[in-house]
Amino acid sequence: MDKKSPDSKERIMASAVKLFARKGFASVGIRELAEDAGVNLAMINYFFGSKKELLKVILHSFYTSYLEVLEKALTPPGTLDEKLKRLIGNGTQFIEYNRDLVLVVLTELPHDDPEIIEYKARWARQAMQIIQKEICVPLSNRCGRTIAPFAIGPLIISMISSRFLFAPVLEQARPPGYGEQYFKEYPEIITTIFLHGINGFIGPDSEESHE
Amino acid sequence: MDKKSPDSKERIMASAVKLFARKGFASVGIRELAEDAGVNLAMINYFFGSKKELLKVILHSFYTSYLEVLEKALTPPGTLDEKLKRLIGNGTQFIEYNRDLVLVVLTELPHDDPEIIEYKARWARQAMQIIQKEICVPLSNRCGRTIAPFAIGPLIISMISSRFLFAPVLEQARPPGYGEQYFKEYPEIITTIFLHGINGFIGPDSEESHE
DNA sequence: ATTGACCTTAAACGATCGTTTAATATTTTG
DNA sequence: CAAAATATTAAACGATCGTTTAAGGTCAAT
Repeated sequence: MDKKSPDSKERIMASAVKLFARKGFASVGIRELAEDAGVNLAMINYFFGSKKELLKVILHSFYTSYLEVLEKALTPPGTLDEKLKRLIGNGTQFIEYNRDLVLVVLTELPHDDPEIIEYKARWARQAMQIIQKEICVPLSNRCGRTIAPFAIGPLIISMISSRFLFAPVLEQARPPGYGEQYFKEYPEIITTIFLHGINGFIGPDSEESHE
Repeated sequence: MDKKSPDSKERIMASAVKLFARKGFASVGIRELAEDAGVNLAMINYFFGSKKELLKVILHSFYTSYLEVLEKALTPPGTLDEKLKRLIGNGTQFIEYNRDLVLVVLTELPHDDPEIIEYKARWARQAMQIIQKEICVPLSNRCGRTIAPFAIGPLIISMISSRFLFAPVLEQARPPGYGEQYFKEYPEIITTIFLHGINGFIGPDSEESHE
């Protein structure tokens, strides 16, 4: 109905994600951000209230999307292996598509703002809940060993996002063109490693699930 | 009062690592840093020239140490499994001991300063060289499949440092006391997963005997 | 044409940023 | 001891930071 803002708000979001990923939240000034988005610098506080609130909106858009990926990969029926395969596959795809967004969320993690930390902790609790139910419990039932979601969760997201975490340096480090093909098969590599690795706990092959 | 303090430089370093890890390089002002270290703010530029040079010194101390860990774990004789086990074990230990240092190096990665990027790329090339020779080549000889060091390298360091990357959030997210014991067995978990996972490429087993 | 609810702009605010300077204190050296 | 070298201090520099303000602009519905 109302057509309202001529996408200024979205351009600010897009520029913020791009610049925060490249330079870090604290290093990007509001003037640089406004210029990149092609808006007046006052528009940022007009739409988002403050620079910090803008970051929270960005975090929110990532967390809701990533929780969705988690649920869609893990809650449908299937064996544990199938679920994990879906998780790594969909997760890799999601992270590849939202590369800058992931960089912002990961690298801006340790900031000490209690508001931001609590915001992220709330998301982590939800994610851990799903992982606990869909991965840790089935794993425990089969190999008799309990592994906390606080171990599996960070491990998975670290594995599938590692190539982007180091991308700015690696692209500079490797000879031009070299390593491109390996980059493409990276999802398959970590899928193989993680599934075979998990089966190291399970022991023999996994059976069907009754979920 | 009249006590001289020749360790001012080291106190600045220690405070910088601590604060950069918690708040990020750009978020820590030199006044806050000087106060934490108990020195005059001019001392920072006096000893290090600039704030950026201070960061480079910190990066340097990490990189040289980490390269040492890589070499000591991979170059002594042994099977691939033994080398990988040493790498993950020693790497985890090193990262645990230099927790803040790791956080600075990892989270300050994507910054766009070409000087910093080139500095990190130079280190990455050395690390990739060792990994290529000691891991990728033996792996290729056995399973007939080539995996680039640019895939294995980031994967390993991501795995062993993942629990520290998310630590500030996870500690806030989980119930008090819960998950402590799992945190302790984390190195063993990722060792199991990675070794079994790698063997997924090798196939049935590794034919090379002990030593 | 006027209202009212959005959107946009230029200008300015005080605070903080990294850095430099000039003077003083302390230790080391000859 | 005097001189040279090194450490430390307080003060100020210009630049940039995030935010606010007040005025004007756009446009659909009255």
